[in-house]
Amino acid sequence: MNAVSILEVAKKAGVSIATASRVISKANYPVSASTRQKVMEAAATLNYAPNALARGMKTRRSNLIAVLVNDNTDPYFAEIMSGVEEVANEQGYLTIICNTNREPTKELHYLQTLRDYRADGLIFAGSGFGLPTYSQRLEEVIQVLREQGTAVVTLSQHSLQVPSVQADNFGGALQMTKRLLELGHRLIAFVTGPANLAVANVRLQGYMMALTEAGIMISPQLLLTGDFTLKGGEQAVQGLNYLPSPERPTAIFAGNDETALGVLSGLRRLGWQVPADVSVCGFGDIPLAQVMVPSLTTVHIDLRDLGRKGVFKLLSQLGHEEVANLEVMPTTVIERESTTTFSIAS
Amino acid sequence: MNAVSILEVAKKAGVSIATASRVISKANYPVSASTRQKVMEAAATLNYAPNALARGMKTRRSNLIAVLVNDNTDPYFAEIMSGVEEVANEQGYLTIICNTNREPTKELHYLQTLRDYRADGLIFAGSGFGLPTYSQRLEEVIQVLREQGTAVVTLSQHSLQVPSVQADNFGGALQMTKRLLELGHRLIAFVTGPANLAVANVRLQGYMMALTEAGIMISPQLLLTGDFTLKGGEQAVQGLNYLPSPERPTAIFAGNDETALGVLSGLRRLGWQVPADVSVCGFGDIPLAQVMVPSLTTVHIDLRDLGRKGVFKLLSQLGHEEVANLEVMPTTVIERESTTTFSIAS
DNA sequence: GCAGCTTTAGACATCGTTTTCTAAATGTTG
DNA sequence: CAACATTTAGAAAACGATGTCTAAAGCTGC
Repeated sequence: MNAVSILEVAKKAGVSIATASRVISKANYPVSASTRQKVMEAAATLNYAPNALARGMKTRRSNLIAVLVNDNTDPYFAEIMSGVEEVANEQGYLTIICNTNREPTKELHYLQTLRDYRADGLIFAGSGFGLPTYSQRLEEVIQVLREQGTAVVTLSQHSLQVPSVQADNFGGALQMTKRLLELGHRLIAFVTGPANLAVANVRLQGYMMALTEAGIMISPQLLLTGDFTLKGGEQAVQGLNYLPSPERPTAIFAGNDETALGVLSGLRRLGWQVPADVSVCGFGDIPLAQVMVPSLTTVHIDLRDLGRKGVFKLLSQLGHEEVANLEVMPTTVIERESTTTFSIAS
Repeated sequence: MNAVSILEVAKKAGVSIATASRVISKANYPVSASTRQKVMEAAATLNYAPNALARGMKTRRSNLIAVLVNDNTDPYFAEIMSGVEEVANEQGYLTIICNTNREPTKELHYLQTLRDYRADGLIFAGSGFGLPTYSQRLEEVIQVLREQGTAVVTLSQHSLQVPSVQADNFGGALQMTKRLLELGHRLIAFVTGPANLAVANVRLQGYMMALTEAGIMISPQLLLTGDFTLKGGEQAVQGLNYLPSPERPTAIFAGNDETALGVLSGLRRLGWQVPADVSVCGFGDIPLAQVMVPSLTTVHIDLRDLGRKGVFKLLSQLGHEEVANLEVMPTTVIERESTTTFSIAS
C-alpha cells in the first residue's frame, strides 16, 4: 500500500539519499556517470515515483496552476481552458479547474483552498462580478496570494490590478460594426450581455463608437437586452415584431456567439429569413459558428491562444521577469453566410 | 514573501504547535474552549493558511482528484467535468483536468504525474484507445496506482477492470431504434463512431439488436461511417444522394449528437428536408440539441449526474466501502422536431 | 488525604524530499 | 612530492504539518 521512498532507492543503489535525490530531481550537481546509472536502475526496478507533495514543500513550488472560470461547460471558457492545459502540461504543471458559477463565495472559497495548496499561479478567465463589497474582499485575497509568491493573470477586463492578456473586444466590435455599415446597414441592433459583465460592455462601446464615428444616432429601441445565453438571444428578438417595419433593424449584432445562435433561432420562429430579411453576427467564433446553417459571421478570437499566452505570462512572472501589464490580442472579423449587403432598394 | 506557518500561530497564541494543529485541523481531540479561542484568533490575525502540501504528506491524502478526458472542449466531456467539479468541491477536493487528446503517451505521462502527486482518485471519462500494446501498459500503471491507495473509476466502457458507472448506451440505442420502428421507419441508417471507440460500438449493437428483433435485415449501405465529429456527420451523408430513391433511408440515427448536427447540416446542403424527407436523431442530448432548428430528437444522458456519481464512487472507495463493480445509469429517448412518422403513402 | 481517573497540554518523531555544509578522493601544478 | 584545486559523495538540517506518547492538572470516591 505504501509507496517506495527515495530512501529505499538510495539503499538499493548503495548510495546516500542525497545523491539519490540529485539524480532523481535532475539537480544541477555533479554525479558520476556510474553512480547515476546505479540510482536510475534502482529507481526503475522499485518503480519509484517521487512524492510531489514532499518536493513541493521543500522547493516552495507546487507546480500547480488553477484556472478560474464561470462554467467550464461554456465553450468560451472550455476553449481557453484547453489552451491553458496544453502549455501547462508541456511545462510540467498540473491544471486545476475552478468553476465559480458566478458565486462570489465559491470563488473566495476556491482562492482560500488554492492558497492552502500553494498554487504557483492563478488564471482568471472570466471577468469579475462587479459587486463592490465583494471585489474589495477579492482584491485583498489576491494581494495576499501575490505576496506569498503566487503569480496571477487575468484574461479579461477585471477590477484586479494584475498582469493581463486580453482579446481586443473593443476593436473587434468596432470593426464588425464598421463592416456592417460598409454593407449598407443603417439600422443595426445590438444584443447586450449581463449588465455587470465588463466584456459585454466593452463590446457595446465598440459598437457605439462605430456608429457615432459614422454620425448615426444610437437608437435605444435597437439596444436589445440579452444575457450571453442562447435563451437570452431567443428572447431578445421577440419584441422586434412589434416595431413598425421602417424601424426594424436590418442587421443584428449579438454580444457573443451563443446569443447569436439564440437570435437565429428566435428569428426563425418569427419567420424572418437570415440573411435575406436581416443580417446577424456574433462575437467569439465558437466552433459551431461555421457549421450552423446559415454559418455565422462573427469576430474571431483565438481563445486557445489566449489561454496559452496566459500561462506563459504566469511563467514569466514566476521566473521573476518583467512583465507587461496589459497585452492585447488582435481579433478579426470573419464573414460567413449570416450577413449580406443591404440597400434601400431591396 | 514566505507564508506564516503553524509554528508562528502557536507562538502568538502561547501554545505548543501540537495544540495549534489540533484546533486548525479540526482534529478529534479535546482542546479547551479558551485555548481554542486563542489559537483561532492568532490564526486570524496572522492570516494563516495551512500548507496543504505538508498536511497531505503527513496524512497521505492529497485531496486531489483528476478527471481524464479526451478533450475538455467536447461538450460531452465538459458536462461530465462540471458534475465532477461540483461534488469534488462540495467534498473538499480539488479537480485536476487532464486532456489526453487520444494520445496514449500523453495519458501515460499524466498518470505518472498524478502518481507523483499522490492523487486520491482518478476518473476516466472517455473510453480507452483500444491499442492492445498500449492498454496493457495502462493496465499496469493503474494496478500500481490502486495498490498505492488511489481510487479509480471509469465512466464508460473501458478495458480497465475498475469500478464503473455508465450510461445505458445499449439500452438507449435499442429504445431509440424501436421508437423509429414504431414511427413506421424501415430503412434506418446508423452513423458510426470511431471504430476503436467502445461506446460507439455499444450503441451500434443496440441499433442492430432492435432491427434483428424486428426481423429486419441490416443493410450495409445504411451503415455510414462517422467519427463522432461535426465534419464526420456532414461527410457521412454525402453518399446518400447516389442511392436509388427506394433504397434511401427514411431515418438516420447518428451515434452521437455532434454527428447528428453534422448530419443535419449535410442534409441541408443536399437539399433534403428534415423531418419531411428524412428523420434524424442523435445520442447524448447536448444542450444545443433543443435549440437547433429543427430541435433534435435524441437519447438523453444526464452527464453532469454521471460525473457526480463518479466522484461519489471514488469517495466510497476511499472510505473503504464495498463498491458495486458496475452501476448503470438509465437513458431516455427525447422526441423533438427532427423525427416524425413515416408511411409508405407519403 | 490519597489512590485512581479523566481531561488537556507539550515534546518529539515522523512524513519524503532538497540543500547546505563538510569531507574524502582525485587531479593538477611547480 | 608537497601543496592546492577540483570532483564527487555523505550527514544532517530543514520544509510544515500530524499524531503518538508522556505528563501535569483537576476530579472522583473512600
